[in-house]
Amino acid sequence: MARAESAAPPRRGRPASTVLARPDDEPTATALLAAAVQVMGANGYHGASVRDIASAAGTSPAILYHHFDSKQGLLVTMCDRGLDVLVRATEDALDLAGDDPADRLGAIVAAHVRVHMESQRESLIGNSELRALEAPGRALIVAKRDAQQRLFDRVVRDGVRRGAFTTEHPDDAARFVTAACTSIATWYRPGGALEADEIVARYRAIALDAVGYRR
Amino acid sequence: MARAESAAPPRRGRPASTVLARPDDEPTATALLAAAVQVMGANGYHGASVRDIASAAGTSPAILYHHFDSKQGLLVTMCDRGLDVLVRATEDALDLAGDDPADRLGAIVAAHVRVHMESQRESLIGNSELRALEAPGRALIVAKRDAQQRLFDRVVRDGVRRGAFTTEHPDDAARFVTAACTSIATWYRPGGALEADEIVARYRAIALDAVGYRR
DNA sequence: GAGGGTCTTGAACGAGCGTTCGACGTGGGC
DNA sequence: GCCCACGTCGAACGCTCGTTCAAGACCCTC
Repeated sequence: MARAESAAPPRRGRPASTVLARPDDEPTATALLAAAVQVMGANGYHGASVRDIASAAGTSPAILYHHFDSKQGLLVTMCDRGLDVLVRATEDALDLAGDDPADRLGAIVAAHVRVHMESQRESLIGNSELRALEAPGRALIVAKRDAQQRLFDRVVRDGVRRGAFTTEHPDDAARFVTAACTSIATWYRPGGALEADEIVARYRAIALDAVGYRR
Repeated sequence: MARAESAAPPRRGRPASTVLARPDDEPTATALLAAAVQVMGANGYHGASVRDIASAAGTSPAILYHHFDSKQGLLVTMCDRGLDVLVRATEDALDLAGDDPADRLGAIVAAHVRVHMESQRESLIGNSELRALEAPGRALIVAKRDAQQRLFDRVVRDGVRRGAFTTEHPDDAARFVTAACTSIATWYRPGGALEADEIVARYRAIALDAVGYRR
């Protein structure tokens, strides 16, 4: 077998970046994760073949089974790590926010929106491929997603209790907001008409309106 | 081949209902559409095999190609008709609504929410299987979806222009609202804690808050 | 009763699927 | 210098995929 370049390993220099990678991952596992994000994000779990993913990672299909249990195991790893990133970002934003309810909601909305813009494909997979998850892994992922929703529920309820938000349905309003912010991943394109910061600012303002915050 | 019952044709009595069916469709085409809604709604386009769909419809796989061009053609038909139902319901609601901006937005939100609750699987497919659509049909579907979004844009802009809504970003708020209402299809279960009417009422109220309507 | 169009069928096609396996190259420990 | 463990590979496994096809069942028309 002859390749175009002689010395360099073929996978070097490939674009293999994803927020899902962790420092102690082996390079090939990282490349597979990044490739799976690309291919599954574009075609969905069932629409992405192991050969597609391996090819995008610059390796052979067989290597996937050295680093993961199966294609399903790869999906679970992706969803699990993706939700960790999201929950972590939201919790960090809440820790840094002050005591004002509007500031707190604004902070977690901004964090949620930013993750869904910056890790667009990872977010898409985490939201639309839940149905492709099989029994053991599924419960884990659903639990983490519920935890993220409960963060929002708590902040909105707290704001209502303290009189800052006037919505009559705190939990529904919280779900309303998270769903709207999550959907950004379906349409956002870097370099579009609006700067990312501007989108964050607008969604923060609309979210505050949605919970009945009076400016 | 022997079947359990002797006289009745096997497909009679099967649950084959979908809002996508039209009066002049042949019964088998209707059954295939209903089955495709069930199977694709549960597993996605790539996760639903032609054999699965045919089996759910009580027919053979080959029959699909007598009533549709291909599996892809079936998907296009489903998405096309599903969006027709949605746009039609929204336009009808607007026609029946009065002149008051809050009434108008409330009416289209209620219609949008109701369609996504009552035709849950059809809506899920229309929203999450856009990426499985291939070139010729895709543009048609995207155009219809954009038309639905523009209905909301217009109502919100109109309300802002007339001073009823105070949001500073009408188009973003409109997209915020449609995304939140669309997502109902992902979690709503008939017979859940909330009555459908109650969900509609709450989402209408939150949507009005989101565009800055002052009660 | 014969003829023809429509609807339906089981069987088969080649292609691609997820997964497994045995062999190969390589680099650090003895 | 030997060796083993590890990451990697091409090739192949059995299976399912979307699709086609020739033939049968049905029903309306003459």
